[in-house]
Amino acid sequence: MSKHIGGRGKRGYHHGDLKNALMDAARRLISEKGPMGFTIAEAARLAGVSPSAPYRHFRDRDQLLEDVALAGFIDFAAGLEAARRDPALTPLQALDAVGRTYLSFAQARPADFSAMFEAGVSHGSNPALREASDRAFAALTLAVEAVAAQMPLEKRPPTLMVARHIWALSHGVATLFGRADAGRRQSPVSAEELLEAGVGVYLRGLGVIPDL
Amino acid sequence: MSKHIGGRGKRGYHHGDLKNALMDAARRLISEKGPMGFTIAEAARLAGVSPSAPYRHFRDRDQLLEDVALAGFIDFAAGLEAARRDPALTPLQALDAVGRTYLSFAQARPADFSAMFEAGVSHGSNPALREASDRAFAALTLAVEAVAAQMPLEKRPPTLMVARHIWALSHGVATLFGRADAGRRQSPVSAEELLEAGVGVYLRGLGVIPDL
DNA sequence: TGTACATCAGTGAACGCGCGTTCACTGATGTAC
DNA sequence: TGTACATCAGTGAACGCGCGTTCACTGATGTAC
Repeated sequence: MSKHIGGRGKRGYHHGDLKNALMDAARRLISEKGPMGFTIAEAARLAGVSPSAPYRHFRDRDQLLEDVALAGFIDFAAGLEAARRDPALTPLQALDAVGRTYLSFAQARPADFSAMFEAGVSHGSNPALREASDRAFAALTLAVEAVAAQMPLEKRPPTLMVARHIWALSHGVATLFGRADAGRRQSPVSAEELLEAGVGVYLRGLGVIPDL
Repeated sequence: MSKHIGGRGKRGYHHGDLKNALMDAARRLISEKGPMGFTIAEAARLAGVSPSAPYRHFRDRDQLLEDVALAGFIDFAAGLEAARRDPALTPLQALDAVGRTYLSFAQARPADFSAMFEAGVSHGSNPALREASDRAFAALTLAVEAVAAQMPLEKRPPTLMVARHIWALSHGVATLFGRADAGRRQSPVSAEELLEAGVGVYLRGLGVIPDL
């Protein structure tokens, strides 16, 4: 594990990409000590920079955290959207892919996930944050819509409700079973299998998948 | 809002119930500022006591947090268990009651919930914590088992998997839609209705509830 | 009922520490001519 | 290509602050006789 983050070997007076280096440092600290366990001073130290340098790029500590959450939501939304619109997949497969993307994001980027959902960042006051978060939910909703569109009109379930259910299930699986780092409750089946099975049962309940 | 917590008007040199007063103060601070946002010093101030007094009752700051999580899990488990075993309810109704208890706990005691699930308290290292958490999950599993027991043997689903699904769904609904305090995404239907509908669809998918 | 004493649960002063943030500064980089 | 200058992105010293924790202490309470 290298001491500094974002250093491309030598560097002079100017860092070159300090903003990203600080966000990476924050991610590292957050995933090690929790959302509230990072400090600007320590992030600066990790980036190999003086404690006042971060203030060129972030108003204050809270803004750094908010920016991590925002960057997280943007990538999250992009990932879900890409999974949803993959032309090689049937609507049902796409919905599963969206679920797997949800889980792999939580696993691969625990700090972002934590900043997004657990740090108490009020995404009400930050329009960019809300917009990115809305895009993520919209991707999931569209995936649900595509599945519902295959059903006869009179049997179609309310899309928004179904999207909320699948989102909640994905989120629950991700937070309870999907993160290796903490002393999480582990399960013999992987989070991915668990979620896929759950969504399968749920969709059968809607009549999307025929009964056995 | 009173300044002091746990004061029954006058008090002399001895507080009388400082341990609980400190835990209540911690709860208040946690629900206001997040799991990492409380300090022992401020909790002591809230309880109207000197900053060194807490050390008569807690080894350190982390132990106070852990004790809040533990007390939370104990009450949580007791609540779920009570809902499950209510003799007035059918197995299906009992399962719904368990879900509602899950949500109402998250809503009524956000600080405990946060300490239990979001504070990074490793319930692996604390046997009491793990045991209480296991009891909570066991209550949910038993509720599922009672429902499954009504089905013909060959159609019964794997209980543990079903319990995990319902737990994840409940947890997801609770964290995403169930807490009013933060700038949460709100929904036209209540969290309770959302969860009940979700569990209903899911159980129909299992064949527990007949199709429409 | 009274007295002596042990124990319990507080006090308050003190400490060292790391944090967030500010400020005047300076080295590096980019641009106009 | 060279020079002057503006701007950018760092430095480093300094500040005030509140925290966690310790320590010797003391007031209140409980118990034995």
